[in-house]
Amino acid sequence: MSRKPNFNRDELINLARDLFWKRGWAGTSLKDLEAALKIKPGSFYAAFGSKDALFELAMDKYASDGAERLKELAHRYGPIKALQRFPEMAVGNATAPAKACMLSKTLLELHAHNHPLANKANHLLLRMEAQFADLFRQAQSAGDIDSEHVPETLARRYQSDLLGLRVSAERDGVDARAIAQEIADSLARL
Amino acid sequence: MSRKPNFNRDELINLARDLFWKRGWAGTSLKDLEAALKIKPGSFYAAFGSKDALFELAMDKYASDGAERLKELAHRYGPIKALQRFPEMAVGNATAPAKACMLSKTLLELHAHNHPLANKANHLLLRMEAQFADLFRQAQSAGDIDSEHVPETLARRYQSDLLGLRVSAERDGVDARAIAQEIADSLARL
DNA sequence: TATATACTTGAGTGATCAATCAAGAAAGCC
DNA sequence: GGCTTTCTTGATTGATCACTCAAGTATATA
Repeated sequence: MSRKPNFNRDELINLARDLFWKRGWAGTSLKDLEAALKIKPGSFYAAFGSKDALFELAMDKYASDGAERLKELAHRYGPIKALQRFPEMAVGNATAPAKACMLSKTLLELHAHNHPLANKANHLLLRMEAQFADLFRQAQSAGDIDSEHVPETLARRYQSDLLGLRVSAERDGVDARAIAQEIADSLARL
Repeated sequence: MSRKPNFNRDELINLARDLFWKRGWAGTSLKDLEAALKIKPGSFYAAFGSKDALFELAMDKYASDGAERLKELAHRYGPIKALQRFPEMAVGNATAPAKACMLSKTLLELHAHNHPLANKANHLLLRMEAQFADLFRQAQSAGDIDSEHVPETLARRYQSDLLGLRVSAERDGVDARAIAQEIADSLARL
């Protein structure tokens, strides 16, 4: 009995992530979503419950994709090289919906309203930072970074530089690749 | 003849800047503005024309205040020390409406919509960067920074680091002062 | 004091917001 | 084919959005 939905839920989440990432929370209306996902309001609410619920799914997808990319880099090139390549990768993808980090955009937009999605963004940024710290720790074990440095401190600074890079990449007339290169170079001097 | 308005225009612009800075463009409604500025819609539109026009005045005020603070620092401590103190100053003010930069918040929120205010933010960020470059140039003349560096390149990286710092400062559980200190320290090593 | 000239007020404009729901269509199982 | 169950549709909801405007009020000049 019953009937299958005629859409792929994961594909819709990806489409929503792209829209939310590019236009932000308030900047994306349900009309925009209906048009992009090719879905009517009734189906939308049956499938996702609310705009906020879909936004949360989209952020989760965004974060886990990023973590996966970094893990692949580390597996292929090792921890220090992964950390050096990651900034350029974040900024170099011309097909990405936006240059800036979706988590930071969400945080900046919704933090003042104490919106739950801002807390969520905060939490996901912390998880990213922990992943960076792990790689810095591994780089120390491998002898690529002086052992006197504190991995968590390096990760905090790296995260901050990365967020700045990605804001800069959103600007017109700024050579973000050059900044990414500088960040990579400074890691080599640790 | 006639009658004077019973409000101080500059004060209202400052109040609007605080609100817009904290809550962003879409996050600040006319009702919010009317409540904060204690002004009724009729007077509001007579005085400022539109929400966007007031936002532009608020951004101009934000940018010129920032430029003024940096100029004072440079006058008091000299160019290199000013650049070193500025990050801590940007992040240390506990009474500021927000930690993140209003220009970057505006850029991130409105860039995807090709909103004129995003271009304005972009333009003001460029002006800030030019001011940074001037100070780097002066620091070179004073012998505080190696002359082989290109001031515009230093300014670009400094701006990026500053933007990252101020996004980080908006996060919960991140010691932004420590990052600001690291940025200052790295300038001493140029 | 009279008049002209603003400024202030607040109800009201149409548009758009996120979200709802009743009715109709399609698919699986007997 | 008949029945049950779920999905799809789209008009509609009340709230809120930025903004307008006619009526009332205060002030400076004559």
